[in-house]
Amino acid sequence: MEKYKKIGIKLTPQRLAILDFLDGNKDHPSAEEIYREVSKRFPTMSFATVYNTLEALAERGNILELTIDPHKKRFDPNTELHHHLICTKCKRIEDVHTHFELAVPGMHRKGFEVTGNHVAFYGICPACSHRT
Amino acid sequence: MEKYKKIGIKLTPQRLAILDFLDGNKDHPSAEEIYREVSKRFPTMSFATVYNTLEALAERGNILELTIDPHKKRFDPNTELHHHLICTKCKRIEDVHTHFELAVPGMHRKGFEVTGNHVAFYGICPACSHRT
DNA sequence: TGCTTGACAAGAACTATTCTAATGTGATAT
DNA sequence: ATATCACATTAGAATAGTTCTTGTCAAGCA
Ligand SMILES: [Mn+2]
Ligand SMILES: [Mn+2]
Ligand SMILES: [Zn+2]
Ligand SMILES: [Zn+2]
Repeated sequence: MEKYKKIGIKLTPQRLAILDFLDGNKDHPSAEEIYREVSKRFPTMSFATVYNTLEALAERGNILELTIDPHKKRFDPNTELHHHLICTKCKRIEDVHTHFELAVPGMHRKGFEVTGNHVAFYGICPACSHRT
Repeated sequence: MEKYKKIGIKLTPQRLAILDFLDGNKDHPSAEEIYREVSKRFPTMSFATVYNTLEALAERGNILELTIDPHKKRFDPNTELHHHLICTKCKRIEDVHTHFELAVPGMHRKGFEVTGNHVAFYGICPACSHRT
């Protein structure tokens, strides 16, 4: 696809498949989920390729690495500033596209140069609250 | 110490050492840091004991497990509602004791029952910004 | 054509964490 | 005091997620 050109990495079939899987994906998939899906089309796909590609994309700001699921990294192709709501049972992650006015008061800033913030909301999703 | 009685777990020398190390600790230590420090006094200390104790404490709400450092869990003996500022270079974590009024707008709530939230501020600490 | 660069696959290595099995210990019951 | 029981502790194995290493290959270029 032409729309991936500007990323600045060499586009290979494997990478296009990864990019297509990520494009518009709102599930915040893990490396394993990406691997599972993409290796359907490319059965020789290696895990290393998934990680290498994700790292290259993250470095260039095309995806975000989320540190919100305690068991693994999850990746977000939506790099707009937004926040997340995570189900503490099944780890499903939903977007929260709301802007909050957040600033660290000087007394707590400890001389840090603050570059960003992220709000993690925790809760129980409907599916998890139904099955007791 | 008597002040640990109400936690409701059997107090052993190893556990007391862990509790003493955590008590008032503002460094958000990892399991490894706790192990390193406590095993100075108890050289036969096992990693399993550290994890078992941390799990027991977390279950009872006496410490928090922080999912904010991408490489490992960090533990916080301060269970008051507060937020954190993390240096993206050295992973130093500082407390931000400020109350923010945060709510997930209904349109993004997706039927979740929201139980809590946590703000992660990212930045560069003075030490890291000095050494280029 | 031969060189250079980067991507790929496979698997080893590594790190953090959890699990297992054997042993120890302290409290309680006899 | 002794037996019993419920947990704690230990060492190490096992697991999961991620990163590293090595050999191979293909595309772009001199
Ligand atoms: Mn998102
Ligand atoms: Mn804290
Ligand atoms: Zn759920
Ligand atoms: Zn720092």
